[in-house]
Amino acid sequence: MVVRKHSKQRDMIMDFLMTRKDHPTAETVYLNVRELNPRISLGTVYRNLTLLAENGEILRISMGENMDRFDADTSPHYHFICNDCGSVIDLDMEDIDYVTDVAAKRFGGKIAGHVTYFHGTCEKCTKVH
Amino acid sequence: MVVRKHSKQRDMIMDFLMTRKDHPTAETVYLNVRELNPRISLGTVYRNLTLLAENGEILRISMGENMDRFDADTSPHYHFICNDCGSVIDLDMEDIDYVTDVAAKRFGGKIAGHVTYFHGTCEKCTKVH
DNA sequence: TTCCTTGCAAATCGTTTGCATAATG
DNA sequence: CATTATGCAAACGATTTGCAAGGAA
Repeated sequence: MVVRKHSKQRDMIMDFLMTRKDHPTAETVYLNVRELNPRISLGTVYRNLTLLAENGEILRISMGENMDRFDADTSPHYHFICNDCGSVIDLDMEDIDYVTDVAAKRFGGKIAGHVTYFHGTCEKCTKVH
Repeated sequence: MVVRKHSKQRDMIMDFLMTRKDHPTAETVYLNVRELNPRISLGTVYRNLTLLAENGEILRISMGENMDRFDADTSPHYHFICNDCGSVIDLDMEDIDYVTDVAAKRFGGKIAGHVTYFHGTCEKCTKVH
């Protein structure tokens, strides 16, 4: 545990994240929390998101090119990112953690886990032509 | 195809990448190609790596925090990154492309593919105590 | 000659950090 | 009181880009 003292800012960030299922970016968090506390700084938002992620209270989602996103839902699940609109969506799918065993078969080291995300066109975007 | 004209710089970059199986970063490519052509610039290296990747001639590997790596081996395969030494290693493993179907089962949009990489401790690092 | 590519340096951009001050335990 | 957290602004680091000059078709 890295958090030592309480902070109103951190609480607001956590509270905001729990209301969202769309994996907002640090900037989105900043813009929204600023509505409640106009004095909060972007640096504080970044510091707290990093802290919360290190404590396992939230998830930091890094997908190549785009900026990082944050998720208050820390239960194991997979994400989908839409190539068209960029939205990140939770997938309701069976666990595929066994791919770690598949990978370990002919590997000398120790595999701790895997990072997987899916991409394509989301439902909304398939309906736009 | 985006490449229109030939360039010695691009050839050198491609040639260098083909000699390496360790997925070098743009900077590593730069440092090495500079031995042959001391006038080459980092910008040119980035421009050509991006171009080659867009043309599908090489692979750009993005793994969260670390900087991008490049791979001349474009055949489908999976990567492992060592948490300790940071090296990126090709995995000799069965195809797991069917995870895309697993993900698609209860999803409204269209899944085009997935990004997966594994992490843990490589063979070398497990032997260091 | 056309126009793509290069070298150079400056610009981007998401994210991190140093510092003096405020807030917490 | 001892320390952590904040706001602000400056710093970072990987990558991109504008521009004038060089090179390929």
